[in-house]
Amino acid sequence: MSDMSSSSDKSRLGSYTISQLSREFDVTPRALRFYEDKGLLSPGRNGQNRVYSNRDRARLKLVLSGRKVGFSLNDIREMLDLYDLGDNQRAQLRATYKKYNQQIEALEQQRLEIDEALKELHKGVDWLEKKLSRMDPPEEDAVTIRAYDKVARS
Amino acid sequence: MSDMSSSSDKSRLGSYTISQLSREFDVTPRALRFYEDKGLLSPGRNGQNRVYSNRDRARLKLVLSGRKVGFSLNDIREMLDLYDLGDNQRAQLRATYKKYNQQIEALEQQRLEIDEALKELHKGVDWLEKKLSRMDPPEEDAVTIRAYDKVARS
DNA sequence: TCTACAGTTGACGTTAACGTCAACGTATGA
DNA sequence: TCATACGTTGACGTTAACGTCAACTGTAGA
Repeated sequence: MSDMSSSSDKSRLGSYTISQLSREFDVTPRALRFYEDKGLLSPGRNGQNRVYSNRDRARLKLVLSGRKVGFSLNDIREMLDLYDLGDNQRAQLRATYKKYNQQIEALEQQRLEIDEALKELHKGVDWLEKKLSRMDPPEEDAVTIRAYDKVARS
Repeated sequence: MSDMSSSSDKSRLGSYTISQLSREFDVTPRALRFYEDKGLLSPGRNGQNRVYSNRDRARLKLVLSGRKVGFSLNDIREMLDLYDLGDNQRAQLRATYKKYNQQIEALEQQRLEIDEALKELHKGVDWLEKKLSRMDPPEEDAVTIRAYDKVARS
């Protein structure tokens, strides 16, 4: 006479099943298990089923936002581990701060390389355009051209 | 009394051993064999040893410049294959032209994603800096600080 | 009791471009 | 003849982040 949300939802507030969480954040259950394997998450169990707490949910958020900015799961785990140690807040923040700056450098480097490649590609495209414009008209237009020819000759 | 360059170089002009080519372009012999496996190169043989012609060398150049701008070996092979067909120059050029433009689009897309990530990272860094600046001074300086204290008090 | 549905644990598959052996052949100069 | 250098062909290893399958287990409703 008290516990019922809709049909088969025994979940107390602040606890989630794997499919609930995967739906909410649009990741597959497989991914959640994978993160657990890698030590990024460690949900509790109800029998053999995983039970995710609000803390797990928060960590998952961090994981996903980390991925978004290009951190590897390993990077993310390292940062997460620091926060689990709990002591020396300042050292944790500085470590994370360092990682962020390193990631910024890495991405900026990548951008430079992309820009280099783009330059080369544009040169190539220019060259190709010139080459193409110097060649005889495309075959697809051959019929059309002969048609014009006919008209012009008449 | 006529054929000798330095010590053991039987190579006629315009033909190269695998190590000659790998040194010249700073790629490993393994890479050259790999390219061959993938159909990008097809050097001749002298016995069981590979002999690269000037044409092979030219193709290798194309391969490496392709890699530089981010084409996959598959992309490169496709373009190279076109040129091997030999006929219909124009169609070849247009196909290559298309590939180039696609690659440009792909790289520009990547750059956008990197820029997005960089934005987020900068936000994170700003937040971390504020957090850090609000915290008590770093422990490493504790001694220094107490020293200053002493001086100031005297 | 049968059927659905949700969840679990392995374990192999995927992709790209080589790296890294292992085991062997060949030519050459001292 | 031995060592040395260069070359060859397999074939498995590497990296990341999961996808995909197979084979079960457990529960709840009709």
